[in-house]
Amino acid sequence: MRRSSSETKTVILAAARERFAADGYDRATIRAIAADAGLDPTQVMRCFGSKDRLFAAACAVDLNLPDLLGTPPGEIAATLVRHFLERWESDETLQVLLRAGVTNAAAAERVRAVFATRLVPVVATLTGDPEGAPVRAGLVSAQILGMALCRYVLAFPPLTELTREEVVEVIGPAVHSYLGLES
Amino acid sequence: MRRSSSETKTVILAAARERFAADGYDRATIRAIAADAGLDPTQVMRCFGSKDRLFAAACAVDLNLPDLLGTPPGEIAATLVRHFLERWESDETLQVLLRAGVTNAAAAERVRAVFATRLVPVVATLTGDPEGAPVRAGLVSAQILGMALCRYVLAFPPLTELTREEVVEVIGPAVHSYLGLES
DNA sequence: TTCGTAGGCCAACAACTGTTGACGTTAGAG
DNA sequence: CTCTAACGTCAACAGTTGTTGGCCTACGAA
Repeated sequence: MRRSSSETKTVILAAARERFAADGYDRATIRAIAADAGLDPTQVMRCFGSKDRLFAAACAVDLNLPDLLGTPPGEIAATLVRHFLERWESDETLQVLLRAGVTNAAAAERVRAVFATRLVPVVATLTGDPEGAPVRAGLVSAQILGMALCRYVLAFPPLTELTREEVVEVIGPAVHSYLGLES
Repeated sequence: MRRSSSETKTVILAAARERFAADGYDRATIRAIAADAGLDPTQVMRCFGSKDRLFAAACAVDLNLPDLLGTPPGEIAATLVRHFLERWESDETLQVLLRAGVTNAAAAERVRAVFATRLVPVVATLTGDPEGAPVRAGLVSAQILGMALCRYVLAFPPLTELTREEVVEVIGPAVHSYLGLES
């Protein structure tokens, strides 16, 4: 069988995300990724150069935050939480970042970068409080990532059994208060 | 040099906890642990049988929750958060559990077990609501572990700069509301 | 003193890792 | 058609991993 280079890259990336998300950086081997993609480990090396660069490519992610400025203040927190949960479940990139970020320095740095360049600015404009925005964004992250950790990664039974919307209802108020919005 | 068997075990365990806490399960090699302990990898094997059993021993932990029943309801959440932060910083066992629990199935199971057998019962007696206790305990865990993740593991700058007591003040209210206590 | 048990160390194994080089094959440009 | 660049595959490398067996040595009981 024969594919174009970009097709092969796409296939490899999909397999890599799956493996990195399921096993973390160390246990996800190039051989396993290649096997999942149905080709030779050499192809993976030729397309991405090294495991580190493949991982970097698998992490290339944009939070794609929804337009929060247009939503009423009372619904911002819920919208934020809902968006995060949907993003987590629809695509493996966030799982990759969290699973690998715990043991891999590069992944941790990437999480910090996404946090600092995407979330903090949004919080700053939302609250109109640029000074307090980093801490507020940090608290929001701690709440949301903590839920992801316990619900998806550690799989605490009572949390996995909640529906997505129940999660939104239950941690939304805390996120709302961390954002410090009126009304 | 010559030591008693139990002394050697203690030395190895200390080195193992440090390595597992810093590097996670996979990157923490028996050779590195042995080197830190100042002896041969073979000794580690003879004392603990295998890496898995060494890890299990390094995870043997009790939350040692403080006596929450005696504290006034308004201070329970703060006491809980404070206790967790102190425990995290004083001893590496919790770091081991979180760092390894993300990629190691056995560690994740252990975290779930600690959660189910230690935290849930306490929450149940505190709230007098055995039915809702698992979810409440799950939410408390998500909040506290999320803070540990972002502050200690991912090292979000705005969160690492907070003092321990500031963290208590700032996430205490959310924990309090998750516990659903009166007053 | 003698002797056996047990701690300590060395060398080595088999398995697996990321990575490299070479060779065959096929599609598309000229 | 011809030629070339890129895909695909095989074999192998050097390094690291957990794990094992054997040998030396020191301590305590006899």
